[in-house]
Amino acid sequence: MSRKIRVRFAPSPTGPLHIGGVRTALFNYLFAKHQGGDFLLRIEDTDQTRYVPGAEAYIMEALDWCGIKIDEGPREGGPHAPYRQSERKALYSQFAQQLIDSGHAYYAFDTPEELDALRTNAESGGETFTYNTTTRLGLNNSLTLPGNACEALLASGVPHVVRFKMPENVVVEATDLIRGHVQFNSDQLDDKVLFKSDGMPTYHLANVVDDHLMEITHVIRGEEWLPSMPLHILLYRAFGWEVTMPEFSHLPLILKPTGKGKLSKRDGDQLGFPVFPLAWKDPESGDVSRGYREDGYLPDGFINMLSLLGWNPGTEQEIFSMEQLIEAFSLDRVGKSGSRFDPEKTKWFNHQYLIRHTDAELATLFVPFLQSKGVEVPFELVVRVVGLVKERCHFVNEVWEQGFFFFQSPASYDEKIVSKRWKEGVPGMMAEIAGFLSTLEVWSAPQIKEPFSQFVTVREWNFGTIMNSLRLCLVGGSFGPDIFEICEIIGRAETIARIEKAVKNIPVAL
RNA sequence: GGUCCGUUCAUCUAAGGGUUAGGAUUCAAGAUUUUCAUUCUUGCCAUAGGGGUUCGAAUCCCCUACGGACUACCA
Repeated sequence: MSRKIRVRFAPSPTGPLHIGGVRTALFNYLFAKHQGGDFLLRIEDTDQTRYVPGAEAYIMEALDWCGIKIDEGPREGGPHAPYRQSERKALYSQFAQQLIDSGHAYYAFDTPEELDALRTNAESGGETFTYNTTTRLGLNNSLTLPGNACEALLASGVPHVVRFKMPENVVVEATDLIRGHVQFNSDQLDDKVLFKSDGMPTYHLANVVDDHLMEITHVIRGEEWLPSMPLHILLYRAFGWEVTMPEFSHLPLILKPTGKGKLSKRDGDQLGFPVFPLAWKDPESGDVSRGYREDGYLPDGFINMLSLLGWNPGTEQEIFSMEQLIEAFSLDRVGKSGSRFDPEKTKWFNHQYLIRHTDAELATLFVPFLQSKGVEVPFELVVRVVGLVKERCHFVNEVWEQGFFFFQSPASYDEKIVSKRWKEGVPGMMAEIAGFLSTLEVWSAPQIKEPFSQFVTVREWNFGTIMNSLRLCLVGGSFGPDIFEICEIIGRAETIARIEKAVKNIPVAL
């Protein structure tokens, strides 16, 4: 009997998704789609103190931008709605009760202050306090309270939590689809809180209950969850759900490009690359963090780059569309070790995608940049310019740097190039060329180039000097595509005007 | 501190006991582009260390070192 593959991406709406989270979502998505399964989005907002307005919308918009399609979620709905844990609140207490009734959990009345005191006390003695088999009998809970004291406390509404009663000396063995066989001894685990005094479940309870209810078959999450896998397995057993328990896979972490540790929000700001898919404005501080989308990255290139962080197809192919990724993906080709994030390779990927996109697609993306510069030109012109300069760009917005001169006359001239090219006699030659250009009958790149070459050859001028000087006049420096293409596009009048302007304004280099 | 996970060029990684340890990015050099970028060619660069097992180890085992995660009424 094989169940339909169902996976979930379950972020907490405490802020923007960072690229590690996007990758987790992506791997879940690829895994599910490879097998024709479902990808669900579940919002884990059981901690109302950490709720950040806008985070949930951000998560959905980010997945949309990446091309990760959600089958069931808070926005999409589905047979297991609601998909927001805060809206499922009423569900969880009965499951906590079930565990208490079966002896797998108990009430605890210790206050946070008491526990803090125990912890700091233990620390000062060089030890660590844990709420577990050995300490719980000395603490304030339903296991130690005499007679019906517990009932009395509950009836009086004293704040309390529900804790999991971790069994003694049980070896929990499991197979992680990425890491293979792993095992833990329950003696190392503590009596985790399952249900908080505010009436909300903790992650541990909610995630197990929801994964079960939502018929999740595979849990694919970050490596930081590996230590809590035994607890989750024990919970499935306590509920009697072990038969349909999902398979677990723990993805390796994404590390900082330099130094140590996992990638965090700060790294992007300091090292000069985005760590978020979309720009994010912190509602508290107002600080804005840059995003891949706003920095001019293409979503498919971004996804391609992420897909190869920790996974490889086993072939030498490295350019993949989403469809190809779905086709090629499998968990057993996911590595075990953390991957250091390389912003340089991200740029390279973006360039690969830039040159693969059609000129019209790129032009559409570039138009907003143009408008921000106050440039309004026919779309056809934008398409043509993009086609000419995209090879030399890594990002869409670089089209401006590489081709602004198609839209406006250069405002200044590169001093280095001036001193190298604008020597004695050059302005005179340029003036002659301007005059010559005005006599041409047809104005198109090839039909300028031909007579132009003759004109220069006859005069025995140095071709390199002429071309580079002309380039300086037209673009203001030493860059850009073919000079005759530029002439054709900006037009005869503009070409001549720019030459005359340069002759008039650039002082001759000594 | 404890538990768990990990370790191949600078970076992402391939090689499921037998290869000159392969590819990609970065970097460097050359070619091409009468500029720049692209592109092409070439080059530099790795099995953390030590023990085993084996005819043979990057690959299996152990130890050490290093790195990381977790250790909340956060997820």
